[in-house]
Amino acid sequence: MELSVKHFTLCEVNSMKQKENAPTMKDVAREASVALGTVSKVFNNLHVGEDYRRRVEEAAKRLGYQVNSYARGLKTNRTYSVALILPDVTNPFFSTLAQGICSALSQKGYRTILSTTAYDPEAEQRCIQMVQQNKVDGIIGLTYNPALEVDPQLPYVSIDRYFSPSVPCVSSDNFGGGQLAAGKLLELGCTRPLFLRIGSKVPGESDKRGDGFESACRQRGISCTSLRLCDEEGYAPFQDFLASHIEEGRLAFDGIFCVTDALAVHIRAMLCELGLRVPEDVQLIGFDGIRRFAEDGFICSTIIQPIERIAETGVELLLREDRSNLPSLVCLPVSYAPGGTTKE
Amino acid sequence: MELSVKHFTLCEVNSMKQKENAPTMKDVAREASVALGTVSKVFNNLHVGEDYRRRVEEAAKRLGYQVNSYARGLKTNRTYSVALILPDVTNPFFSTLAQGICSALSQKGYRTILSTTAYDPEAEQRCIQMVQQNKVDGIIGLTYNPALEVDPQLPYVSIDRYFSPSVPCVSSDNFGGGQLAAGKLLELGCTRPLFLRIGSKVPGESDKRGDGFESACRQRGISCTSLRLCDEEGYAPFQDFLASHIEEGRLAFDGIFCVTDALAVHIRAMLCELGLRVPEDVQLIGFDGIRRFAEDGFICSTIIQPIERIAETGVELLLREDRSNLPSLVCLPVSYAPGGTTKE
DNA sequence: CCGGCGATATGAAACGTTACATATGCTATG
DNA sequence: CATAGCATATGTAACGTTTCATATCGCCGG
Repeated sequence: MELSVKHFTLCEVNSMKQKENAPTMKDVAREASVALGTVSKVFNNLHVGEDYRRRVEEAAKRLGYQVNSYARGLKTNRTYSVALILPDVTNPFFSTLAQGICSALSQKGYRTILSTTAYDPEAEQRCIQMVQQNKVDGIIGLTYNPALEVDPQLPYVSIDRYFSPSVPCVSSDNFGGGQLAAGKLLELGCTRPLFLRIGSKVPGESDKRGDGFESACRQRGISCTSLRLCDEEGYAPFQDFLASHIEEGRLAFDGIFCVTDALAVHIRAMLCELGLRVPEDVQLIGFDGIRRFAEDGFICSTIIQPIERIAETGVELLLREDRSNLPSLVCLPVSYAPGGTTKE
Repeated sequence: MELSVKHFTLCEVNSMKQKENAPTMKDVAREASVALGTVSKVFNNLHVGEDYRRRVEEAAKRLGYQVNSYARGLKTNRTYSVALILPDVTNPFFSTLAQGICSALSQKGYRTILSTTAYDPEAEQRCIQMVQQNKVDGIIGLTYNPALEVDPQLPYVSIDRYFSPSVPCVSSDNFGGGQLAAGKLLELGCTRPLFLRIGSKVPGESDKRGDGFESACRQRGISCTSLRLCDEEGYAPFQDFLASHIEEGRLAFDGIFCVTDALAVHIRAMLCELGLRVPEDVQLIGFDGIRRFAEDGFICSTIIQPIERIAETGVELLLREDRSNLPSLVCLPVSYAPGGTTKE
């Protein structure tokens, strides 16, 4: 009886796909003339006599044996897989996050089950349902549904969205980032600041960027204008707003803080069309600082979110052994990076 | 004995995380006064008397029962999960692909296990190893390692990279896209075309873009220049090349085809710095046409890859029941979209 | 009224592991 | 030398499903 599973490189043609079952521990045990339990120990790195271990390892290699995670998971109730629930990996912020989380998890020996929800609260619930059936060891979610039902025994870490003290949330310091942007702009000589926002209808952590900005302006006795739009409205209102605030070729604002870099780039283009120079006439700061953006030639002065650290922190929190004293909110520090749309 | 598992919304504080085991089919069977096998049938939509079905369903709801995918997977050898192996989800092309594949899979009831390899051939092999242990039902891979060893019984679909006739590959028509770009440029009056490429050291499908471009030029009796760089060299050589080909304020080329949109945007910026106008002095066509790019204000004339269709096709091929007559290569048609860097 | 048939429910075996209680072989001790 | 004690291997019983052979039931024809 030949149980060995041959592997082929992708380049080799293999017409003969005969259906031989994958070898099991039982097969390895027989091949190595050893008890089943011993084989198990070897693959769990438990103490086993040196000669036994060698015999088992050789037999396993000969047969091409691989542990069956499903059998193991059934028995141990640990699957070494965690669910990552995101609205949309297409968004550079989310995809950078996904990258970080996925690799942090894999480094710790965990698999990532990716689900995307398209911002749909019901899809979010369906994802939760699905991954719970799939016995994941934990969930990292960037979700919006405030009524999400989750097995309370299952570790859950929320990114960028605070739910309750018992659900750890990690985000960057959005309020602080807003303050930082205001500070920079004023420091660089701006006296008529403007905050521009576009985003989801449901309020989220990123709203605090504007709050921080306004607060910092107020604190310095400077009044600040804000225009906050929802996705549905599109960019057009910004264009109108800017156009209507030009008098004698001069914009009513000389420093603009945009809620994201993507918005900043759009605004920059609008300003350009309106005959305004950046940063001479108007200075512009965005928010995100996604590396990929910059690599793709997409640069503006910005408040950098530490996405990698958010990812790492989320994973660390999720996998922490001692789950008794988890922080309910971890706010990671942001930083300023000039990118040509400010006078440094 | 209370077996019911209560779920909580994320917003509810739940201090009492008492450790009650999740209910099993056995519990449901007992609760419904029905045999184990009957419960199984209900959850597999097999024929069961109407009253029995109702009793089981009610009992299950009462207990909050959920199928344990691991036990099921162990028994059936089908896990309804597939592995998606990508170099890096941060790249907009890959993330759009991931989005499409993930949602196509979830629509068909499959989970996506995401692994990223950072273009490392050894990491690729480790991923394969890992997902095979995890008993996925198939693999969709965008990998570079030509010596990847894979269980030949496991369905594998390669994206954008051809390995052998027995491994289905789906990609967009890169050669045709190159031809299309050449045709457009020449049609729009260009007479001195240039092809610019930067990318991985290992050759891939996307090299055919340049081949198609050159071929189409040659076919029309027009000679074409090419500069092909590797990632390691960075963008600087392009800058030097362009600068050295300006004579009396006039560039030696009047139409440039870039291997990606990202490159096109960089080149555009360089041309701008060199005092050349786009599209008046030089016309520029990129390749990819990623929607997200455009949304982020990142626009150039381009050859659009049908990423969604690539994703759908890949999933369809992977999940196809009849695996006897799989195509070895599916080339999806690309299209041209003006974006301001050409005279339409 | 009985035997047989079709339909449907039942319960045990198996899937490939882990974990635990037991067996085995040694060494050290009185 | 007998044996307690230790270390290590063994084998079996779960884990929660599916599947299949068997049991049960109701119905119809003779």
